[in-house]
Amino acid sequence: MVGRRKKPKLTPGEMEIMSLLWQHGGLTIAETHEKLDRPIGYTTVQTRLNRLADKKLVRKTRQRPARYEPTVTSEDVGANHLDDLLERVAGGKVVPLVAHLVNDRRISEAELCELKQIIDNAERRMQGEDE
Amino acid sequence: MVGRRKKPKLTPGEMEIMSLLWQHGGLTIAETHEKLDRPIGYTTVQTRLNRLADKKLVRKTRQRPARYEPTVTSEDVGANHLDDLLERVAGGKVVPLVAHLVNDRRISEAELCELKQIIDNAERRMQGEDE
DNA sequence: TGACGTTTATGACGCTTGTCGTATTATGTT
DNA sequence: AACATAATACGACAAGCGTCATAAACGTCA
Repeated sequence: MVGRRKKPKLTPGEMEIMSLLWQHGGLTIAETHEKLDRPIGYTTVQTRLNRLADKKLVRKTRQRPARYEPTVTSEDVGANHLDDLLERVAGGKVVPLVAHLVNDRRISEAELCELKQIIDNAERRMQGEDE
Repeated sequence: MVGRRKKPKLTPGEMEIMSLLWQHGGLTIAETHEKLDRPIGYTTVQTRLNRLADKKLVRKTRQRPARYEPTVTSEDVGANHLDDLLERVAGGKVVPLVAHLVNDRRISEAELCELKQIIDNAERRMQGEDE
């Protein structure tokens, strides 16, 4: 059974780092340290990146400033956390979750349009299955 | 500024307990222990509930089997986590998040309908602001 | 080659969390 | 009142995590 996917759940602290790595595709310690703009020691970042590597959540390249690259996608992690959130705090109800997502922030017309399509597609898919 | 809201972020472990408390509105240690159906000691549950109380995430009633009741709503906590997820792992993009939510599971027609309305409302709200 | 800046290795410390055992206190039944 | 059961208090311990200091290794260039 090769390629089996885990269900990584990241702690808030791990999230803070992984978020940067996802945004840039991979970073050195120094780069991570400067992107993280808040008072935090250089070696603290080093330690945290290495612990992420120990957990196989990132891969450390062999070059001499070593780069740390995510080995899990933000999509996978996001999906796991979202599913968890849905079950644990939203009681499995999708609607209120989406409501919060679209109501509590500015969304462009283009995006609203995309959302409509997603829903229309879901509806159509449903019809197909029902017959 | 009374009644200021915090931004509680719960750890996975806290989530496990709070989820049950939200579902039932409040539970005793014994009740929590049995709902949590997995091998875990009674006093472990006790400790964890009390620590939640120390953090003021739940209130412990004075009765003799004490009840532990959430002091934060699942909506608040859910919103915070969702916002965090949006920024950290979805790069602030709402659409893919919603896509995962509606595509990766069965949703009733009624729900799809509600979703449409939410979007229509958002659209209308937008028009109003633009003029 | 040697000095200096960069990168990495290593170890440490305190706090939190998950786990539980043991002891104490309250409650209810005879 | 005495005993059994239920509930609570308290303390302990290991692992994980955020924090960092110190020191060693490496690379560069005068």
